[in-house]
Amino acid sequence: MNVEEILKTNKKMELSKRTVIHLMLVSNKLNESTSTTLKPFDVSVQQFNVLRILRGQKGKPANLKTLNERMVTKMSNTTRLVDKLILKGYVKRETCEANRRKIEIYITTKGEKALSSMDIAMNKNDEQIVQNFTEEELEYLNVLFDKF
Amino acid sequence: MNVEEILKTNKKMELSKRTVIHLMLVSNKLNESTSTTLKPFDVSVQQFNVLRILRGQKGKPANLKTLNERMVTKMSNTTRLVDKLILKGYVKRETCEANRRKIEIYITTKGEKALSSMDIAMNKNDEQIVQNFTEEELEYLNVLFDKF
DNA sequence: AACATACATTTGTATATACAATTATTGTAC
DNA sequence: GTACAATAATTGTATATACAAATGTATGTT
Repeated sequence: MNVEEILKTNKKMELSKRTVIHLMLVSNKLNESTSTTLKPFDVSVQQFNVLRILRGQKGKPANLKTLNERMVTKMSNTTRLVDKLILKGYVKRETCEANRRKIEIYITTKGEKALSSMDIAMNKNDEQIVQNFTEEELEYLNVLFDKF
Repeated sequence: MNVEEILKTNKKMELSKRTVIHLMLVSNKLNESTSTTLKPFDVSVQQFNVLRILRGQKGKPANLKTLNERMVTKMSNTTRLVDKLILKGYVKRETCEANRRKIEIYITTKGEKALSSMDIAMNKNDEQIVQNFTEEELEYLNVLFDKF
């Protein structure tokens, strides 16, 4: 994936600009492959992330605010995202009795099962995305990512 | 930006998965700052990219197909994106007389002026995004990006 | 010339997202 | 205890995006 080739430009770019555009190209490629991987399961990347967060709760419920804070990609309307997961039977929603402003969201057994099969596909996808890297390169890449 | 801290997890992740999630977090941060930077100019990131491509044509028109191929973030409906830019007076559209299936899209003088001021803001934004990197780190980061 | 096929763009429609306004509940000051 | 502010979630609405179907134009075959 060479930036200049893709942009069909031959002029030298500022390193900062080149990096930003390069990052956009890489993240776009990532989004495409992730969506494609999840498409057979009929969930979006955000829905998948919500399911992962809920599983991480280990039985403890999560409310909408917590979900929003933990989501990899912030989005403005978690209510409707949860609605979709409820329609699929992957999560359930109850109002919190201690504080009735809050709601409690749980992953269902059906949701956990579905998530397990998504995981297998996603792990494969993750491996494929980083297939050209050595382990040392990946470690260093993660160190560099922390600088953003 | 530490992955485990953000995801509030303490268990060790596969390096491939950690990298993919880390990349999502970084690209999300990038998207946010880019949108914020362009917001005062009332253009989206895609609209900005189209304007940059058209300027790069140096007077030569671009058709929709070319635009779509060169766009950093692919999108499915370039027609309506160009519509918006026409409404703002930043580009003009004519049907190609040699091949009337094609359209020819040009950036206008008004569009070039607007783009110039966006550039200044975006350059500043780019610098800020990579402010914690040394030049060597950035060079290497770009090399690593090519492996995706 | 008539037909099928390929090409470039546009349109229709369903879904997703951003942002603001609203509702319901709780906490706090007086 | 009433009034007001703060919190949590939902709803309304405008815009954006994904995907498929439709339109208009050009090209190749017989």
